Amino acid sequence: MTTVQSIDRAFSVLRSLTAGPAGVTDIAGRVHLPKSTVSRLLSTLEALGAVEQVSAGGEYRIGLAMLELAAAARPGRSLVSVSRPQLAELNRYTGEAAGISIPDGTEMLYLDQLTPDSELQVRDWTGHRIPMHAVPSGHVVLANDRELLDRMLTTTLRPFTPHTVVKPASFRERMALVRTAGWAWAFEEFSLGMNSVAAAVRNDEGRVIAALHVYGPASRFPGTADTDAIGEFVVATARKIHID
Amino acid sequence: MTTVQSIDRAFSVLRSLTAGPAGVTDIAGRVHLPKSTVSRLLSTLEALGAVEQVSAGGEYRIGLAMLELAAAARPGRSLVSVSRPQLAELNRYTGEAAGISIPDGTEMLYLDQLTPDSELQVRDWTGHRIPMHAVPSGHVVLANDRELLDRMLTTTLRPFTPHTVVKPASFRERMALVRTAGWAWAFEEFSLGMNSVAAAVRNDEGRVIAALHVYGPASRFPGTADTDAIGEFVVATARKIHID
DNA sequence: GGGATTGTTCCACCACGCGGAACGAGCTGA
DNA sequence: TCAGCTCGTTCCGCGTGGTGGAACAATCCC
Repeated sequence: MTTVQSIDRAFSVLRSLTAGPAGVTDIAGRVHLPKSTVSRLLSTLEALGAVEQVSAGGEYRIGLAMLELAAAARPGRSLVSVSRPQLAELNRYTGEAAGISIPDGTEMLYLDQLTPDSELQVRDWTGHRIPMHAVPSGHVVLANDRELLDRMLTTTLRPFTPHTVVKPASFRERMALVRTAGWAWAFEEFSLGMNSVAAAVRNDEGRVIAALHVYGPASRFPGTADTDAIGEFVVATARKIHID
Repeated sequence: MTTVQSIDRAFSVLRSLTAGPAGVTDIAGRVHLPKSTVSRLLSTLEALGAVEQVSAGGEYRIGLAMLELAAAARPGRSLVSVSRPQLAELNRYTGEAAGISIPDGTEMLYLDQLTPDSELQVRDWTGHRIPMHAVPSGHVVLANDRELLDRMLTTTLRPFTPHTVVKPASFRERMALVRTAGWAWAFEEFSLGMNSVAAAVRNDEGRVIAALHVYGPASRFPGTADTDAIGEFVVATARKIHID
């Protein structure tokens, strides 16, 4: 399995641009390549529409051609469109942001998010990956995939906050609880000041293919509300999504 | 401005996959390259997550890494998330599908679509490009960009249906009407059996950066409804979107 | 079971990408 | 205003890395 160097490098450049627009020299530094090489790669990517210059001779950013390509990704786009009514339902019921994510390796890839109008906004994680052990969306996947859980626990789990569960024994107990409940709550385990709850989305064969989640500032979510009831509601909502 | 051959080819392969999953030989035929070359390109793209094999030794499709990259595209993602409430508003008012698109060259790139639950669904154009002259979204852009309109009219406009307006003189008259009204209706001009209305989304400086549109089957949309009133509503809704 | 698919690997050739250096445009501060 | 930065792009000779025909192995289907 041999790979093509220049394509590899081109994607390094593209990935470096997800952090925000940047100039040639800046990018060259980030990806550890000579700036002449980066300039050539960027020219090529620009001709393809994969990147665009914000102003002539200026910074580069991700281009619109990527949207066209991404629209063809599965189960990405199809899940996003069919799950939107359910995200809205979660918005109405909880008053907080709701999102959908899919497992990819040992991470969750966040596909879409619906945020109700509110003064105190939470950030949009769309397009980002987060390790499964740190978020409830990941928990509902791991709880239903023994093999993946075992593989994950052979590595050292990185703590994101003091509340992240990283001890293998505790983590297994946690997953057992999630398996019976169907939903997973996490209180400031990934990010301080943020609480979240998730449930699994299954396909017709019963396999977990995605996760629905709701999250909000710890200051008001879940507040005095019944966490079990919210959990059950997310489970019921996730069950309404049918795909493939 | 010299470009890198292999990157060029890699994107040809990726674009060919937007039509749907395909095997190595199939792709090689579409992009006119030896299958050994295509196989190598695909291996590289797979290692990067840009494509994935649906089953070992089987067909390839666009991978999830593209979603990550696309999420960083601007104004793509930001427009999608801020415009969603307005798409929902158009859904409620008209009962039909609503979408948002942005100008790119002489085409409109469709970014997002919200479709109300209904038996008779219209297709989702998200991720596709359509020439400006054929769709009302494009008309509201052209009506506000004299230079682009002139450039567009130096080329021969392709008719998509018998109703597509392609004669330069008629097209200019049309644009003048759109400019004064603020909205554009098109009756089966792009696709037979489909009617559509659009209005421009402007940034703080007054430049047109996107278009909102509503469309539905000609059999029921707009039906006996007041087309002027619908047009005004789309204009008013588009005005609620603020960006950059 | 055999003929025709498929995708992957091999390998010798040489085109093509590489990257250091030179160039020119654009800022900044003296 | 001009020197002295730093920016992005272009040049060009070197040599590596990509190429693609052919051989291979696995799978499919009359």
